[in-house]
Amino acid sequence: MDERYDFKKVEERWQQNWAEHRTFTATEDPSKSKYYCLEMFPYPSGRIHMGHVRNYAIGDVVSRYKRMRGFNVLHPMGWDSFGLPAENAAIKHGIHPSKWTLENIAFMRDKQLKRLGLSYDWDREVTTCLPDYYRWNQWIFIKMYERGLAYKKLSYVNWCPSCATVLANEQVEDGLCWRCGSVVTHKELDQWFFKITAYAEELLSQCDKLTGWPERVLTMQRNWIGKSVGVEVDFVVENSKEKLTIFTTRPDTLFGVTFMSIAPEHPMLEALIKGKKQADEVRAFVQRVMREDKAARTDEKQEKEGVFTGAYAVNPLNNERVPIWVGNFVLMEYGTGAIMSVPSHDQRDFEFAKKYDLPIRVVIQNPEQDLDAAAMKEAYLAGGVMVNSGPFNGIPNVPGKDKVADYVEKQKLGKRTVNWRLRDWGISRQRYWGTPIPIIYCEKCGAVAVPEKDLPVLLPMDVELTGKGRSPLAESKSFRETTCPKCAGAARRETDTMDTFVDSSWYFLRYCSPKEDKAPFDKKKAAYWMSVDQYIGGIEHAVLHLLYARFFTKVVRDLGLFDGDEPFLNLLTQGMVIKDGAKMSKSKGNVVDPDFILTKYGADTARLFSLFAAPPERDLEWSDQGVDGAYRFLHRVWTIVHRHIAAVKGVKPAGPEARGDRLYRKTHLTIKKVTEDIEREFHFNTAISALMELVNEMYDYASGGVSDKQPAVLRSAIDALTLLLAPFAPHFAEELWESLGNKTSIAHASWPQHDPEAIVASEITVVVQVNGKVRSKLTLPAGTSDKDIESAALADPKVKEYLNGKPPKKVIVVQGKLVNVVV
RNA sequence: GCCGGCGUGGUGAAACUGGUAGACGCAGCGGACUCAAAAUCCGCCGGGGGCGACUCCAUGUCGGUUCGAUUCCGACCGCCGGCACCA
Repeated sequence: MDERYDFKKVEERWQQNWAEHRTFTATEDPSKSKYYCLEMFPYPSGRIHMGHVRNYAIGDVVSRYKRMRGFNVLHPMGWDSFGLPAENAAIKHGIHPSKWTLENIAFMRDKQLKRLGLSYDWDREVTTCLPDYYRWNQWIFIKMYERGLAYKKLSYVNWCPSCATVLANEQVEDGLCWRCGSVVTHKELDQWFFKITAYAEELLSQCDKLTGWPERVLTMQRNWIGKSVGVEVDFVVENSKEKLTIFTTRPDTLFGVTFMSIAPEHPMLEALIKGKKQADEVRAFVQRVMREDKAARTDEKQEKEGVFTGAYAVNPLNNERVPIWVGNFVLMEYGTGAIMSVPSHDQRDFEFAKKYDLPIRVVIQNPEQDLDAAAMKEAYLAGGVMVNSGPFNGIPNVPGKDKVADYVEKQKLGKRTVNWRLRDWGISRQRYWGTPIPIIYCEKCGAVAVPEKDLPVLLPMDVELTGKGRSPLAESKSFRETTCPKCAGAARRETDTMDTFVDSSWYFLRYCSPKEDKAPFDKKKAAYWMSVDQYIGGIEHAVLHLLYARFFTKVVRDLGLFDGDEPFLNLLTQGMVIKDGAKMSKSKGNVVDPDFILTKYGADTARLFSLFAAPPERDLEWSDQGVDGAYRFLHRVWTIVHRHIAAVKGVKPAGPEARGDRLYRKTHLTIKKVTEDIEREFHFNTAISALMELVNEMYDYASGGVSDKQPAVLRSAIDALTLLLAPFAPHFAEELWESLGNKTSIAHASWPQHDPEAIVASEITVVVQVNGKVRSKLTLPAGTSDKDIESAALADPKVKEYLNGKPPKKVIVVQGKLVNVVV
């Protein structure tokens, strides 16, 4: 009887076979088209979860499919292995972060990922916490430092008290730490930054070229970069030579300025209040505002508050004297930290003016109904004609913006400028488990980059991790104390480490030549493999990692190492794996452990289910019964193939002579459908359902007993089914492939092609509608002319009934498909 | 508030450029095999009405365009995500 499919034996056997034969080793070969398929590399937390399984299953189907299509496929895997959890484990369990991390990697690689049968070239494994990788972080840092793209500045930074480290703006979500959820405070620190703003314009404009990216990711990137075009205008402070510079996107409202507001941190504040009777009140206000944490400070619901400084400035357009206030809503980081306030045409200024009884003057007149400043309930934000604006009166405000800007520039009162929401990327972290920043501070020479020959600056292994006090590196005397590379005098090392997002900003380049020891990567090899043709990962990196990686790609391009602008041509953001309507998490207790599924059902079933249950970009609802269904399907395939294997072995697959056979036709329809579903949008769920239909057809076909021509048709169906299944259930397909008498791996077999003539049906079913509703169906020979279809439809008894002897009003014929009779 | 996405059976989902709504699977129901169960195989499976051939209603809601709308347009409702005191 039917032999049962023993997944455990089969999967182990093929995993071993692939390793022995180095089936997935990738080598540069200019004679072949390359395909670089990449999944976002994991943090070695200790165990993989279902999200990983899904991510890698998707990437593996793409890789295996492209390989069978004859592409030279690069499909690597590695470890984003610096980061805080390793340090926390060290504090909690007394195990060194290095040991903890490397043990996790070994376990996840050998006991988990390898069991999934993923077609990785493991020779290219990249581990970011090892010196042969992170030395190149340091090397790139130095190149950036030399070019002014890495710099140090004293600034207010986001501080997570729980992680005891600085966070980049991208790592603060709703005022909370992205990792631990603590309320982020701000702190003034001397920190290293990467000048990502130097690439703001390019990062924004090239979003348009990323046609292979989901629209929502591009929108998020555009929002994050946040370009705004406007004018800087200098207001001279009364009784002073100082100028207060403001930024505005509404130069058309310059004549409506009735006061100014500056940020509590503004550097001119002290000078403004000096000797004024308001000084103490202002200082108290500033102190109170600055004590508030980031979340409270930037909450829009926070009431707008302010205090008059006692100082005045002069509006250079109309020479009017306007009071200068300090406002809690004015941000020092954006623009110039000072704004002109036009309550008539800005809602915030309007509320502020109402609260403190400051004057309101209309300068843009509503064409619908004249505005009365005293009666206004809210600011007027729409367009209109400029009024109360001296020489600009009567000009529509939109062209007025340019006219005022021209005037400002001509009179040298200010200049056009662009402001970005994007800030430079703060990369200093006061933590141990990261790349040491390769800088030495010397009393005489200042900050000196570590010379290239001295790289890597090794992370010392003998530090104590307590989780308290200063950064562990700052406590390590042997690390801290060194000599100046310039003057050989006593010096100290920078003890901050780099944000771990630096590591993941260029790892895709490292995969091209992972053992290169003269440069971060081999230029020629990168030129062959890059860009990544398909990148796959979670949406949570839409801004963070993807923006940083784009930035780094442009930096290494400008360093002359790489000839491309963008790292990832196509991006697939897969949905989350959820269960009972919620993301799997320990706290919710709805986690399904991949190990359990692998043991109970095997890798092919786990892969098949996660690919079948939903298209990749959508969330996937985990269902235990659904997994059973995938398992059953594989057994069904096993059974039908083995029922006929004796009869078809050695039989030549059917060719064109079998056209017209119903299984032969279904086979070729399936080849077409599966191929198109993979090519178009990676809709693996419908590809798998097409395979299920083919199998159902095979059961039906074979149930009547095997006739003369059937073995060849069955053979071609079985061959196609096995090949089409190979990317989804690779171990299973290899085993069948071998049983069918093949001697080489199915991984490099050719993807089947459909015979267009085989899918042409001899008969067509034409739907007959009356007034758009289906009333009948006609079976007609293929190739029946529209005219004949029409007369057949009109002769249909159902149609006659509706026509009731009268001629039809109109008849629409859709070729070979449908007739609609309008009565 | 601005931007993006999504609303389809009991359920996960299909339906490619407007042309048979619900493919395929899960759950459920019925049958075959079995002493019995499991496994497997076969069949049914949106809702209402009718013995029946049939018929009416159904893709968040209300309109529009069209011979024909899940698909296009407009308004609204709901959910998810991003940005948000950015001057």
